[in-house]
Amino acid sequence: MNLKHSRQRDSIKAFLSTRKDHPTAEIVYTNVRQSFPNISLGTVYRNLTLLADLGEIARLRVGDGVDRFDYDTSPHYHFVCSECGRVMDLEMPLMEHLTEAAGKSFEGKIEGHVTYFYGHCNKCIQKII
Amino acid sequence: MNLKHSRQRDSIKAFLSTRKDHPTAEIVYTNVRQSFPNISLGTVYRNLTLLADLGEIARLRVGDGVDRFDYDTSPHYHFVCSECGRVMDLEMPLMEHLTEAAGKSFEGKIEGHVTYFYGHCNKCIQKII
DNA sequence: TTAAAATCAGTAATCGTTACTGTTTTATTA
DNA sequence: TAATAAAACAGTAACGATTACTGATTTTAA
Repeated sequence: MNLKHSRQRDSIKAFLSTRKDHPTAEIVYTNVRQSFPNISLGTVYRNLTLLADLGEIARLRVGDGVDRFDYDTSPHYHFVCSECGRVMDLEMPLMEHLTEAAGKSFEGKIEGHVTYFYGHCNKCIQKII
Repeated sequence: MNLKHSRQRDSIKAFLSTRKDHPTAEIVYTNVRQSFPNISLGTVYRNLTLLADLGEIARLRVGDGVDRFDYDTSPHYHFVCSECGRVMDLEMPLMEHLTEAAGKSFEGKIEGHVTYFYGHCNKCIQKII
């Protein structure tokens, strides 16, 4: 299966590159439709999955039942607002030692960890006040 | 809305208390059916959600699209086998400092974190060899 | 024992995602 | 440039986990 070029895939990737808010497939879909009015949701899903498998984008799961996608594939942590569901990047160093620490007391091979933080984002705190 | 006693709910909780492997709703369903052959899957879901909301059990999400449930509500970490999907408890101390570290560089309030580890469990390693 | 409310079983609906199908694009080779 | 094979497409159907609905049954308290 050789990869062929596709304008739809380009457009999906181009859109993702403009966003830092980790959009869902649905959001990618509604936005890419501005350039490709006939694009199908299935095409969006297929290409997001393909790009993620190729390592060109990252797939994010933060427990709300919806997959999100990130143009920034460098390892970093995320924050999820419990109020509005927004997902934001965190500027903090990677905790590689976590994986080691977990391995100490475990029979089997630990290869990595998934972590996200939750709480209330700035905007939601101000709304409540 | 006052809570009323229900034998089905008792049975669900009793089953969960016997298991350390974080069963899914489907697994709870097939097992509780041995005592309640007519119990409905909806009843299982409703009661699992209710018990989780009451804090009597914990709901677990490890990114495989299926909710799991844990009778042990004390905070602890989990391991997920990438091969067979098994979810196991990890005997390691809580990393409370993670939440602090994340808060340092973030405008908003961080209240906690979700972490799980992945890799290959003992059984799957032995199968491969 | 009765009556109101919670819970139930059974089933339909929802939602995110994946799979299918016949058509269109892309890339290659002539 | 034209012909061809394979990849990708649009549109739609199917899927799996979960939730919502409905009329019947249990529970609890009076």
